[in-house]
Amino acid sequence: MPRWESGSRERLADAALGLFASQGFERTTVAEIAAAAGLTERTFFRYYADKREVLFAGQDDFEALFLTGLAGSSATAPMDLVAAALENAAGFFPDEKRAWSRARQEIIAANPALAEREQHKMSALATTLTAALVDRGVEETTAALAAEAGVSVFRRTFAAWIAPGQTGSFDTLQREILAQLRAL
Amino acid sequence: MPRWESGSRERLADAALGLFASQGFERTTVAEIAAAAGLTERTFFRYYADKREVLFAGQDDFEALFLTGLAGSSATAPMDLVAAALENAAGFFPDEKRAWSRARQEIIAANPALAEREQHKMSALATTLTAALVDRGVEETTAALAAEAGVSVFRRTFAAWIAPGQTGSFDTLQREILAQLRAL
DNA sequence: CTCCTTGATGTCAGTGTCTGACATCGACGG
DNA sequence: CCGTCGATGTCAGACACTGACATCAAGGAG
Repeated sequence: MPRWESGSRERLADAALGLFASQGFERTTVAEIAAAAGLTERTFFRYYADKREVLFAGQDDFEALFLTGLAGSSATAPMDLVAAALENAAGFFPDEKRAWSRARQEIIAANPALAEREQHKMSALATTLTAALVDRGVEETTAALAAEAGVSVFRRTFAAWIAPGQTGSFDTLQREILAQLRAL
Repeated sequence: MPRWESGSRERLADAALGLFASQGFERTTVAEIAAAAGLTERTFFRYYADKREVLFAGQDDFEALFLTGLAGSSATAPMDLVAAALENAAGFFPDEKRAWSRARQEIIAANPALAEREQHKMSALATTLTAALVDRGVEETTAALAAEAGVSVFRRTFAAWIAPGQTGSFDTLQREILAQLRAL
């Protein structure tokens, strides 16, 4: 038998989301999260660089989806490449994940420090996308604008997807919003 | 005679910039900054919400310039409105301020936490601009895209303006970069 | 089987950010 | 001359985060 239960990272993330949802981000201490996961505060910081980061695990997988989507496209027009990236990334948001995503987003929206971190992640995504586009031969300024437009579309789609009463699937919504952008 | 010297806020900001430049952001404590300004740590936090914020004072004035520029324009095309805002905001960066801006930007670039805060400010600016455009009758999605494009132009202009060896004035550079964008 | 190394965790002590509560004391109006 | 107001100080404390070192099961080398 192992000395400790496995899956510490996930237990920490689950405990954190639960506590943040029930009592708020600021009123939850890292020690509480760790205790709820059967660990100590010190161990929390071995898995997550800071208290906010626990809500953003999985972001790397998400970014990877954008990149593989882009890599798998044979298009040459910048916006077509971005569209392929978006389409692939939509797979990150199956319907079963909607409630969870909604809960998470509520927590983030309720706390400026978390909103700041989220914006930073989106900005990093745009930078990554820009680099990938440049790799595909897109001129730098064009690439930056296309990437940022793509991220805008993603953000709006996500907001629509978790809106109360919304039942449309992520990729359907995203196609609509992308079309709206392209109409400009 | 006043019980204390006036201009505490400015003294704190000056002391902070100096210390950050000489020994780095993280290795400077708030207590040091306060002491250098002849005040206590507690007073620092009465002027600035957190340690990072001391580098972003004046951001409000800057945002106000964008808004007055936009308000003073009689254009109706979204990008023309944004251009007017950009043009007015350029006044915030006279040549005398270039060295100071460069020093400040170096500090920010050297620290992830500061970069995160800066991105947040840019994002907030885009949101403000979007709202102003919507007020002027621009459709929401269009407004958001135009605002974000405007902020992109500003960012690139700023980067070019503080690049080593650069001597062009802010508004000249900005006109060039805006033209490049419009060519798309 | 025993020994040794390794990796995940715990323990502990400390630094630094940030906050609330309350004290101080010159300025300024009445 | 007095009262109150505003900027600052003092103090205690919560909490995030870090470095150094201890612990101990697992798993491999001999």
